[in-house]
Amino acid sequence: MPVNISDVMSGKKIELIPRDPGKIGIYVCGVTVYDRCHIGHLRSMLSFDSIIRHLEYRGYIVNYVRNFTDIDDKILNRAEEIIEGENGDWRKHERYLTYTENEWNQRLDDDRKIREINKSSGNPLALDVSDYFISQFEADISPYGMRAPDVQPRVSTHMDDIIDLIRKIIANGFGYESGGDVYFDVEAYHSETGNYGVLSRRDYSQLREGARVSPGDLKKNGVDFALWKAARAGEVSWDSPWGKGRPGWHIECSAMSCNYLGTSFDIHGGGKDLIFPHHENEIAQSEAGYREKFARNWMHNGFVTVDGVKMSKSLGNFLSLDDAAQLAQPETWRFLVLSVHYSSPIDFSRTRKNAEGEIIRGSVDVAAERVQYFYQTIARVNELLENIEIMSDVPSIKPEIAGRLVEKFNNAMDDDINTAVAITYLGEAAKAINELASMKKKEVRKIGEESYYFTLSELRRELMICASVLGIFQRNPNEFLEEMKNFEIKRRGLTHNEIQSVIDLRKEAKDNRNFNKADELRDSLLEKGIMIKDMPGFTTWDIRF
RNA sequence: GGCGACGUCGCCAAGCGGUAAGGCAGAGGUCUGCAAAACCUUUAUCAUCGGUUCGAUUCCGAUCGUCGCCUCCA
Repeated sequence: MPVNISDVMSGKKIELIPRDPGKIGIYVCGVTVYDRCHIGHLRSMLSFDSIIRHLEYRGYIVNYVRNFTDIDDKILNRAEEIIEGENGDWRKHERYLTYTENEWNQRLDDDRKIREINKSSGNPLALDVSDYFISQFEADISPYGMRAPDVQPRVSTHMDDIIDLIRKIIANGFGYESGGDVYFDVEAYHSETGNYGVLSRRDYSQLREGARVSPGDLKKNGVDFALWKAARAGEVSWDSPWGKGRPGWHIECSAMSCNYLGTSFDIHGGGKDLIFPHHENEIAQSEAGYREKFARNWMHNGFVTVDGVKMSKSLGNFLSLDDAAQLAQPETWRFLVLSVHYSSPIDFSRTRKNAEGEIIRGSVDVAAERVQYFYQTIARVNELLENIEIMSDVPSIKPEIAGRLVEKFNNAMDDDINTAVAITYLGEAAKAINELASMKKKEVRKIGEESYYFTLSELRRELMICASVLGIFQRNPNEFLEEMKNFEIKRRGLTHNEIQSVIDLRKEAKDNRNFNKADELRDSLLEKGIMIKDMPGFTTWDIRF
């Protein structure tokens, strides 16, 4: 069965037909490295990770390109702010109004480190800023186990490609130089192709009316955008036919994607917020310069929302990857992302009480609990199957799922990478495993041990195949569960010793048949998210989300 | 204001023309000193109103509501 994807350009779900049979070239807009990343970036990368993993699982040779925009206005601003120093006027800027104390501490700490690096690097400060945040980015995302891009091009090392593309655009009559800047002539492009605004479903004439040309503007037209910006005094710059300067935003993605994937390639991806103007402008530039259809398919991931509202810096409701690492383990984040279709928004929430005082489980806590459930299930089946010889010529006792799991999973994933549905099939398999695992010996003998163990083994085999495509449940289950316990008690401000001492006190109470006291002690831990479990002959505990 | 998306059980979330997956929470059960885990059973006609169709949650139109983009953003 072919892989179908929702193409944003056509607005339809279509069969993915690669330009070169068996190969997929995909370009995903990466990050602009002027600051630390947030969970919106993480969601985007994890979403595309699942897309790429599935394509590779389906046998495609995937060429994955994800850029770093390391030259940009925001990076230059950051460099200027660092030069101004910790007490500069920049701190009064609107965008810093919502900064918390922690955010300020981190911000100033980063600035200090960059300043230190710059003292001995001999580089322009702006490039040290981007270098620093690229390292930070790599450190922040490494725990998530994502399929690394084949190429991670940077703007600063692709100036020749960018300048070359701008020359082509001008030569073709779609760009003009103005006072050291170069602009894209949207009017010329649209009047020839009628194509401007097609991806974002915007009406060109309205866009044109809406865009004002302010006095002193070097543009012919309000909708025109910069391909090249002349350097201001002191700024890092590159030589070009139009004088010293740097690329405008958008052109780098056109030049780098086409450089690595060809001027017409299979999939272009990124966050939904990039559709306009970034991707619209990329299309215009690329097609104006290379005179060929740019990306053949467009895929965009949805936002992360917090309590239903888009995460944004101005609202002060964004979570950095540092926050993410404090809140939940990498696999929980991955699971949360996979449990929603990539194009839908993910509402991030913590467990809280509603107006009626009822407990509403937060999405992160629910995800963590499910991850725990799956690992416990895998640990359980591993234990059951240890030293068991599996017969293969026996009937399955779970025919609706064992032997069909991979097929169902594939169908869901082939249907626009529907990880949300795919994951529910993993849930069916885990449930079937637990059902079998809960059976008494007598029941097992009744249905036949050979079928019983064969079915368990099949369920585990298929579960692990699917999980590996999704990039989850690859750890040793017992090690993972131990790590999860440590992570969660730390987050709850508890230690193993504290928990053990409550358990000891409770055992004493139980031995004295003082069950009220024993229950009180148990409930005291439960309030802190620790569940005591009485096992045959001993007592243990587990995390409760 | 323009454009776009969405509105499915208390909460989250699939569904893409044939009479509503799954998870969480709730209720009942097996188990247990009581619990917990695990498993079993159980809870919806899909914002509203029209239209197309043999048949619509799925297509079209209108209304209400929510959100996003239109300035930097994954």
